[in-house]
Amino acid sequence: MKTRQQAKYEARARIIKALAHPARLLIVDKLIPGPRCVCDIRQWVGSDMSTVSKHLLVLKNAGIVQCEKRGVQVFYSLRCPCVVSFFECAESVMKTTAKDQRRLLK
Amino acid sequence: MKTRQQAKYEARARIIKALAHPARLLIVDKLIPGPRCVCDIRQWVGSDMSTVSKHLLVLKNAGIVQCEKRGVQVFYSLRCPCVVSFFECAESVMKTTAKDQRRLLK
DNA sequence: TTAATACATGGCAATATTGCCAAATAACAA
DNA sequence: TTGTTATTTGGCAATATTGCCATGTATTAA
Repeated sequence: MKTRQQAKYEARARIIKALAHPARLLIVDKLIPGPRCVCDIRQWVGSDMSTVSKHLLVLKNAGIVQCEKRGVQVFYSLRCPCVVSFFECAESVMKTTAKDQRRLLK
Repeated sequence: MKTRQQAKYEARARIIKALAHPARLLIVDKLIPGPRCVCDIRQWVGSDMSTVSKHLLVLKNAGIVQCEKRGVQVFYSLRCPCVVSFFECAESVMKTTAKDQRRLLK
């Protein structure tokens, strides 16, 4: 049996795990200005179409992006603008690490 | 050869990946009020001591926590308070998903 | 209808993560 | 010294993730 607490952290982890890949971070970052078709996204990532498609599925299953079919194309867009905060925090962690390393060298 | 862009997203992904586990999210969340020893953290997580220790190493390598030895014990603490924003965004994504699902039922 | 384009999916091998046990280490007490 | 407690590390099997190839599907054009 699972506690309420465990379920809470597992739900959060599912979402964060969906973001825990360089290609998916790139996709999310570049989707901030607005919706884009898979063919554009494929160019950004530079991998096989099937690989990109699976990354997009991971993001969609986590609720981070949504998609809409327009003719032959499928357009993906962000569902929560707050993902930007992930980037900001990651940068903050990296800066702190860099600062501490400089201090160690002195 | 790796582009600047790729390196940027890989660095971010390393940090986010370190958070992408329910046990590590629990640890981070509970460390917000202040430093705690590994024996306390072990109680929270409820796993084997060695498992907890490895989770802490993952967080430390990512620069998310730091540790300090006090006698026999080791105290871990958060290095960047901004990790709270991860939780807030994850909640936001979950709320949006729940809202959309309710709309689909109508 | 056939062909072409844009995506998605199934399968699979390579790789990474996870969590336990057992053993090692460090600090302090007796 | 020996013992005890707190934590880390090595090893390893189970599991999950990743990315390519081949194939399937949907839409539109000819």
